[in-house]
Amino acid sequence: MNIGSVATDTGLSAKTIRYYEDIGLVTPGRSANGYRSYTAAEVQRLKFLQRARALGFSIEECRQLLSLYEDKDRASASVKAIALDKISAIEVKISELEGLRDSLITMAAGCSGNDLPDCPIIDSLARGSTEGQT
Amino acid sequence: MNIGSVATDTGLSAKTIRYYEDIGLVTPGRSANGYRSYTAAEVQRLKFLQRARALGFSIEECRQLLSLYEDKDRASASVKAIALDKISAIEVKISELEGLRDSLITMAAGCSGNDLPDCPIIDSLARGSTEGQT
DNA sequence: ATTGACTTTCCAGTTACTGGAAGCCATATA
DNA sequence: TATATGGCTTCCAGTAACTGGAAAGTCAAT
Repeated sequence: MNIGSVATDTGLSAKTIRYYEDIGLVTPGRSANGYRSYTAAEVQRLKFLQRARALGFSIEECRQLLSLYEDKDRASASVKAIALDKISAIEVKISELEGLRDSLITMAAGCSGNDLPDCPIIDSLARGSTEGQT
Repeated sequence: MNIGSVATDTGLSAKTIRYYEDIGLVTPGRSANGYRSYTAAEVQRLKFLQRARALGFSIEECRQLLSLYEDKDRASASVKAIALDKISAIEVKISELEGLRDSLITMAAGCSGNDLPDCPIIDSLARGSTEGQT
């Protein structure tokens, strides 16, 4: 299977698939004309990568997951540990973003949003507070 | 004021402050010895940047905010628009992360996490589903 | 004179791709 | 047969926002 069809099948771009080859994730053979030629197993690996990336796993985490995926004797605990770590990291990130959002909402709520220059958002950025000014 | 003291004052690293100069955000003069020399206004700009960055504004958004900050006649509406856009973008990001987290939680919940090779997390990555397998 | 802290510039690396150029390959049509 | 189109190849560069490190100049104190 050529790279274009693989791209369609996996939902990855051809560029991305070549990139994954560069970093050693999936290394297909070549046809007589020099084109990359993917086996069903390689396409499967790429689909696995696409899903894991979409779930927010980093490339390095994907590399680990792939090796666990192909190791039929690994413990499920080693996979679960990676997933739980990722869940915690995502929850930290969500909290941070909620904090940012709330600060911005507080600032925006104090701002009339009219054509006057008076703006509590700028004021709090300048003064270093999220509270309304006095 | 030399770059080291400015770094301490603003909470930015010296590296970052030089980087902000490279991209034209704050361009200090130089002392006779060639060291960067920051005025109070420049330090203030850097503090403004530090806060805006910490709130998740991109460098380009910071550039806009800085120019609004220094334009005493701008309408508060133009600042508020940027803040509201940012709030929306953050909320989109939060929703995405919540979706990822929930998928991962679903997958992890089905995984016994023992030393057996059977692992629903790997299975769903391989099969492309977030549901438990049949 | 020497030590140590601070500063300078410059180059490279990070993450995970994406865009673009130049050129070969394959197929279909005129 | 010529050519047009589209897919494929490699390689180089750029993205965002820094960070790390090397080599060398400067300053203050001992």
